[in-house]
Amino acid sequence: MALEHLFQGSALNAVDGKGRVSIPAFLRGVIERRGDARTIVLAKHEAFPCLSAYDPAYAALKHAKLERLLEKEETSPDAQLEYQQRNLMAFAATEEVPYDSSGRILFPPMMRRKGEIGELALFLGTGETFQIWNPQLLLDDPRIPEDLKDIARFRLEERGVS
Amino acid sequence: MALEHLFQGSALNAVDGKGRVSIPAFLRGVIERRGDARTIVLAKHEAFPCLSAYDPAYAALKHAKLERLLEKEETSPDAQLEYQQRNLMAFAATEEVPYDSSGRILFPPMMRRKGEIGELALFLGTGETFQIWNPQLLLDDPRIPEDLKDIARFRLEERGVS
DNA sequence: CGAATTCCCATGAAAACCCATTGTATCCCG
DNA sequence: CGGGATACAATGGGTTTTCATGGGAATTCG
Repeated sequence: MALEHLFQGSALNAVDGKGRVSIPAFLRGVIERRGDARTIVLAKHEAFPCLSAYDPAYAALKHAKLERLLEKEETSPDAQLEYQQRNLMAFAATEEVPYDSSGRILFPPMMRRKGEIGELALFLGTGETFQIWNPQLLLDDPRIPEDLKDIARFRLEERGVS
Repeated sequence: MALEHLFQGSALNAVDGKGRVSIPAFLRGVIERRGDARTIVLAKHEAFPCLSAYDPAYAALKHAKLERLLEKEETSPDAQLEYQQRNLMAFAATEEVPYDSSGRILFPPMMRRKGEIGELALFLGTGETFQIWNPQLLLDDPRIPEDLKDIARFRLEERGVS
């Protein structure tokens, strides 16, 4: 799993009244270099109160990895069950949304609720994937390093939000 | 992690009104020999009041190393969390900026603030990476060897700055 | 028909691009 | 060895393009 192009950087974008958000251009660049889709996949993050996002090419890679894992292990009932569970999470519990020519998606209501995203969406590159946060939830989470919170605060200031 | 080409040397360049700075040519040479990107990655230095900078190839290497570490360790909750935190710091808390045909970047405001860079940027090669300093902060730091400060003073004099 | 959704265009700010100038180090040829 | 010509680096300025975002028209669906 050595991906050539990695998601990096941060941005704070507005969610408008219609539920539209611009995917930052630097993230779109990575998506389009990894494959030719203009689409992102959204999922609830396993550990943090935010969303995890990636491109369809990465979803395929993840699936292949799961498959290999299953074939390698002897097919004990436990391994079978775990595979089924993870596969469900990886595919049923995600939503794929295309972005338009101006780089915006229409935020799916279910995901928006799961990520508790309000009028501001904080995008954070994390290498293979990226995350979408309600900035306030990030500031409130004790597990997030202070230096990263500084960045979130800076992005908020930039927009004139206290 | 034995990189063939290393960053070395020093230079003092101006940041203009638009926030542009020339990356010294001798550093660009190393970047382009390591990979074919014309891009640098900026991060806050962990210990000093300056910025740490490197090329995307080095960032990818660092990432691969993290990944391998995770797969080796048993996936205890603690290890998982630390992995998440380090990934966030390595990718969300950094910015990737391309330099143009004349070798200049547009200094991202957030990083400029984090590094407290004013109108002068002091570049210092440090092998695998290089650093960008506000020269005054380097002179004021008691942890910096006097010989290195002499170099900074020389670069300042060269420009006619007291 | 009404509500929501998709499409299309408008705009202001910021970023990328292009061209010009200057200084300095290098080279080459007399 | 000198001196002019050359190449490249750093920097300044103006112009074009892209980005994020808002609003409205057209279209679909119940």
